[in-house]
Amino acid sequence: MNVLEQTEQKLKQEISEAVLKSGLASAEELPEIILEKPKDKSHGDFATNIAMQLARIAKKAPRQIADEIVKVINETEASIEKIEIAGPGFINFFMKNDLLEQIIPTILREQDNYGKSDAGKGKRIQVEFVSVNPTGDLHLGHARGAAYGDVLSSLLAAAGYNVEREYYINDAGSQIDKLGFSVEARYLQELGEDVEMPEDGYHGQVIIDMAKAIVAEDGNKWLEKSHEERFEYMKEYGLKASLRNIERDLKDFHVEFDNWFSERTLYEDDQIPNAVQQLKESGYIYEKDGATWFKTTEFGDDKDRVIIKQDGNYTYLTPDIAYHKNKLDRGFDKLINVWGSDHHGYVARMNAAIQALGYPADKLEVKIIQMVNLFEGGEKVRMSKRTGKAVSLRELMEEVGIDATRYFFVARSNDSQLDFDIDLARSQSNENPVYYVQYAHARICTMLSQAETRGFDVNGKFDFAELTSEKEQELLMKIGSFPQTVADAAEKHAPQRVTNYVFELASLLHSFYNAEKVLDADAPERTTARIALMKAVRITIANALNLIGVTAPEKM
RNA sequence: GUCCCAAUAGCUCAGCUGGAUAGAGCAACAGCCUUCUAAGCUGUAGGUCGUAGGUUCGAAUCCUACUUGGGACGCCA
Repeated sequence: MNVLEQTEQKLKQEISEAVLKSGLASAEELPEIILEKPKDKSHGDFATNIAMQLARIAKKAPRQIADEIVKVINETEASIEKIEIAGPGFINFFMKNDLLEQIIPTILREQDNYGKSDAGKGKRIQVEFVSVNPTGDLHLGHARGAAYGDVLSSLLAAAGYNVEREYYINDAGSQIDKLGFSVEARYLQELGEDVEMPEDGYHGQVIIDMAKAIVAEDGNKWLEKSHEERFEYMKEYGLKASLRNIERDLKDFHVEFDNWFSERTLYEDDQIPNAVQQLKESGYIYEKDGATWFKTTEFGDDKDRVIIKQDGNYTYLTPDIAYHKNKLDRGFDKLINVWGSDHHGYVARMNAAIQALGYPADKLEVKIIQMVNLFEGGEKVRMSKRTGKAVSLRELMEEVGIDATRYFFVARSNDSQLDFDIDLARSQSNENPVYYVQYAHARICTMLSQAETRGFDVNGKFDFAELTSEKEQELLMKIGSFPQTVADAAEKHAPQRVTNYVFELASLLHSFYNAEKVLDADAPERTTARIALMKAVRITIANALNLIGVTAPEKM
């Protein structure tokens, strides 16, 4: 637990005791004490609305209640400097300054670990994301999900959860057969055969590249084989090549998985029929029109869903149910799926499956990633200029860079559509929030290296009392709240809170930088203290950027 | 028709568990480099929080209806 949290805990406790002591409410009636950090500094460091909340219980005016609480509160215990009652009945607390004193030493001690907490208590969470069909490569739509899933995982890990990142490979369905036919057609075309590309095949350039690679390796070897043999080889080749592409693109985007789960393994030991059997035993299965149905309406879905078609094949849903059963059987405390918005209609039936398998509905949480619209030169970019197809993750990385891409993707709530301005992401100016934040980090690094070359005491004991200016106090409060920000962002699955936070911290740093001089030979004591502050701010910015997978450059 | 998401300054967006005078950046206007990086800072101006009800001491925030934009509604995957 960090310094600010301890302070809050203590204060909350003293407020509760004061309420009980004044007889305003009994222990059972006592509402949860809510502390907030007022925006306006004249409202103190913390404020509580407890007096308003107690108005009905105590049947007294809020201001009078506040008065009675303030009279009996133990100011020394909670390190309170001053208390004021304001507005409709807010109690404002001004804390003793020395509480901030621990912040810098804590950060300097924890270094890379600063910001982590044990809020998640080691609970096992699995985050499944991207999971694109291995039939081509990753495009824009997948990139946002990749950034979101990866950062969410990092946040959960930092907040003390035991996190596993998983990619589900759809390598068993009919889409893989389609891939096989597509590669085969391109292969035969490469060899000059008069073959039509199937209408519903995959037309991307990657497929042609695969065909060319096969020709380069094997020449016309597969021309002579039977169609079955050739198709089988083409399918497997396409699958492996697609996966290689996807894995490479993701790795370059700094996204790595703990586990790549193959759909095929579900077929190997009857996991799908077993899952269906379990649903049947629970009474959620019936036969109609020659098909097998799953009663998802029992759990709030619009209509029941077919899981075994008239022709005896499974629908898309069936192996997915088995997959989720497999995940649940692995003992995770919680499953998170990151899906594109075009799959949201699928959420209800998956939730139904979870419950029908005997698990509580909140065991699985599906995060829907809304669409991304690309803009360049003020115009909406519909297709890639290079390929005429959807813009790929790789193109985006090459066009705007990894840092900016990742930052922009997680800077917005997953529930909101995202307008991605390529010009802005690429611009090296103050308009670009990524550069703004990175520049703050680089600025500090410059100061610190200058401090060393100019012979200032960079590791000395510093006197906290030297840090008295308003901007220094604001910086201290801000860096002190970082662990709480990380925990909140993890809890709410809201990476954008981290980008907001680090942007605000950078802003405070720039403001401080322009107002005060850090390295001042005429004031060595103050300089030592400010160097310590700068180190702490640098660590906090670097850790925040690291969480969202953005680099923290030392020079720009 | 049903379901999901969104709607806040001219533009792009924050706004935490309902809290005090709704905040940034860009664009506009006025300033700041002899000084640790001006990729920066300071100030001015800009708002019926989509509309209408409701809950509450208090609503941008919660509830209901509606409007607009986007998406989804297959024995496809």
